Amino acid sequence: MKREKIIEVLKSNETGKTVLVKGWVRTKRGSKNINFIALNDGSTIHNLQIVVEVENFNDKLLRNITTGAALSVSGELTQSQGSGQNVELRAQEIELLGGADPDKYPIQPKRHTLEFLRENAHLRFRTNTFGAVFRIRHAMAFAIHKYFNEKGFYYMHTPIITASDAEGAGQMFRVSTLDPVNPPTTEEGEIDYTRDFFGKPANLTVSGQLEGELGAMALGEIYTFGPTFRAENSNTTRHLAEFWMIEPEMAFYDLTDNMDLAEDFLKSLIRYALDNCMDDLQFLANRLREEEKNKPQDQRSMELIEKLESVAGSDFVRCTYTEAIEILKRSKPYKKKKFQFPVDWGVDLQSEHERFLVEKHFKRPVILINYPKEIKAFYMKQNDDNKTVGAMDVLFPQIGEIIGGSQREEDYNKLVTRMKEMDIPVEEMWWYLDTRRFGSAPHSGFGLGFERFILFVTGMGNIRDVIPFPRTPKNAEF
RNA sequence: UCCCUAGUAGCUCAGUUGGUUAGAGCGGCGGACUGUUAAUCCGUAGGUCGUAGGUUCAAGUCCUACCUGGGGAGCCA
Repeated sequence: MKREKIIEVLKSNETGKTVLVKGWVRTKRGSKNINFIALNDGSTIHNLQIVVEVENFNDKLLRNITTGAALSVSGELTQSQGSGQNVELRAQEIELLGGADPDKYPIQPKRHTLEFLRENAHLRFRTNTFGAVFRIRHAMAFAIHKYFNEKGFYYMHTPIITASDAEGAGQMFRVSTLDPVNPPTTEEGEIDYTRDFFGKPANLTVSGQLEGELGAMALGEIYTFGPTFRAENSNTTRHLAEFWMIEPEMAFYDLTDNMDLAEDFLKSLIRYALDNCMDDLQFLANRLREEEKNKPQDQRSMELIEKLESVAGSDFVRCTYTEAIEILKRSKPYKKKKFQFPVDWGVDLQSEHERFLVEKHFKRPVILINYPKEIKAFYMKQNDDNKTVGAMDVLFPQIGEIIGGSQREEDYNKLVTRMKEMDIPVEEMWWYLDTRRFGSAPHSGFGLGFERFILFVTGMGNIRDVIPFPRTPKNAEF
């Protein structure tokens, strides 16, 4: 007999037919004559109720059916007599595939804290919450490829090991095969990287953008979707040392085209989640509601599904950096000196400012554009005012910056001048600059932090709970 | 990296101004129960109080350092 997935069995109303399912026991309960097993196989958040007539099975088997055990069960699908489900499986044969010692198995049929489950990340997939999160994570990854494929973008694999630290986007992880205790040294006593694997210092990538631009300047529209590494000592609910990033890069797009794409992209993904992950979203929404019960009214966040609907349906605010500074200066918290950090044209916005704009002032996602060039990267398009660059940051409630992007500077001379001003090694970047020497054209792109986006969609509060095995300072377990 | 906070049973927590033998709920185990929904009821086992020092007649409780978790900030996606 062919095994059926529980999601299909639950959908089916063919009572009377014999089915075979396999999965893991969530709970077992019952009385002397009858037992009920909640079986889950990961195909859906819902469990299949297995009805066991105790007299038909031997004691030892039933004793070993404990929370966490893997079972193969065949039986007749019947209308449920209980009220929690429509159909249930009357067990005819049960095979214990693998037991789970109840004294040692850490996942109990009770509520666990996320912190505890994080320490048991290898088993947390077996909980409702993490099952839902990782099914949604998959759906979003799939929807990203689907979206770009339908728009004619090409998926480009940019390198994970790079030998240029030109972007200066924070600390990098060194990749080396040199003996860490006795590395070869030069006559000056410095480490001799010419004898390292790549013949020069190499690192894990902090962004695929620069290589992505090379692809876009031939293929037209590309995107990357891969792991990214930052060796920053950041201990927050929004940072990982290893995370996934989506970076589309488009030839012939100006900043407005770039914003249009970013907004449509985010809304489409959220729409996809609402259309395809409702069971899991519903569960997470309920969970969130329970959690927020104890919080005072004004600290509660918007109901999850309502929030997703609202973002998918509303137009994002578009606002220049200069306008944002003016709004902040006119704001109540500014006048009452509630902001911890100064607000002045030229300084970078702090999260308290971004949060005010998104959550209090506009109450919608905001795209901020045209930042002062001093606080943005060298490759951004220099505007005619000579003061700002064509940058865009998409700010989401609770999450903050979810997308950072820009139109890229396509003028060779302007770009080289800016690189020199910012001490970017021009010679090493010859390959990047070649796109501006040969057939240069306006182009744009942005980066979306995948886990930050998953935080938003699932309503989870900590980025470590939306990636299977989080890497953070002092933690690379599993 | 900085600030705040926590670490007591498998889990979630209580433990009074320092004072006998460290408690509860859940989970586990044993039993009861004719269909349960985090089942219910009765019983039972389970602890180097994060680690190392120190103060004291006496430390889970006070002090110091370190480790780990959580929250916030910076940096950023």
